[in-house]
Amino acid sequence: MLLRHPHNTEDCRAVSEILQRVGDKWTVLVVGKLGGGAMRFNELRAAVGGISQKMLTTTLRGLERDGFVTRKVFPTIPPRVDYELTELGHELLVPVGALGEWARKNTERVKAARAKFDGTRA
Amino acid sequence: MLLRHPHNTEDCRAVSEILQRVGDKWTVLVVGKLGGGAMRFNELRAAVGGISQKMLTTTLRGLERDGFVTRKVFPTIPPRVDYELTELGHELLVPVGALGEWARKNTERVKAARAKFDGTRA
DNA sequence: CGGCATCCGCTTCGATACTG
DNA sequence: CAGTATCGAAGCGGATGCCG
Repeated sequence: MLLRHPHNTEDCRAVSEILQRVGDKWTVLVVGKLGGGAMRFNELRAAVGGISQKMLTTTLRGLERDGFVTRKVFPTIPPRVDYELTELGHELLVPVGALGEWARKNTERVKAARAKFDGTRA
Repeated sequence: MLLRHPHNTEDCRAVSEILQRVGDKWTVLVVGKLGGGAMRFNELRAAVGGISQKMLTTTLRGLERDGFVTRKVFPTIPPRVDYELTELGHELLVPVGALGEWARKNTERVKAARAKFDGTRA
């Protein structure tokens, strides 16, 4: 074998689970935006763009549960809630960022492959 | 800013798309198994374990379309079909493997965070 | 052996309306 | 401002049966 990839069952299952966790429609967008520092709910909503309140709430609750973000409530009127990446959240951003860079570099190759595939069976 | 993460909108969208593509239930498992070399349909099915015919077909078609795997048909009786990772597929395995290693190392931290979160609001 | 067609339940996501 | 509650559409994924 020329390239050694960790493709044993155990590892693959771990990847699969984390990818499904992080592979929903909004999670990485939210985590990505929070990478720049703490943000308020609607601030985050505007930054991400196109996300409904429901989905932002759901996404943030999930991230909070898994220990990727912290939620700080200021009991003021009007209320203010700050979300911030935890240490774990920042660490997650490293491999996710690497995957993101790969994605950015190779979107054209994927698009080309798609065009070819769709074309040959048109 | 202490840590420089690429969290601009463009990059995040790219990550999001590729993660949704690869973040379905079976894709990484299949790609992972194919990392060891070409495999036949039912061989792959057995190796992955728990996947239905339909989902394996769907997953493989998607991977083929995006240029991650090749499909080679031997017109014999009974038919034989080999699937193999392309160069692009092997390259994808690198950042995905990194994320996988991260996942393997940090599952305990996530589980602990979950237990704590679920416990405090029981 | 390696599919495709069909049905069907579950989850995901969005839109809308209401609350503290 | 930052949610919660409810509804409905769409898509994913499993089970089954048929085919070349």
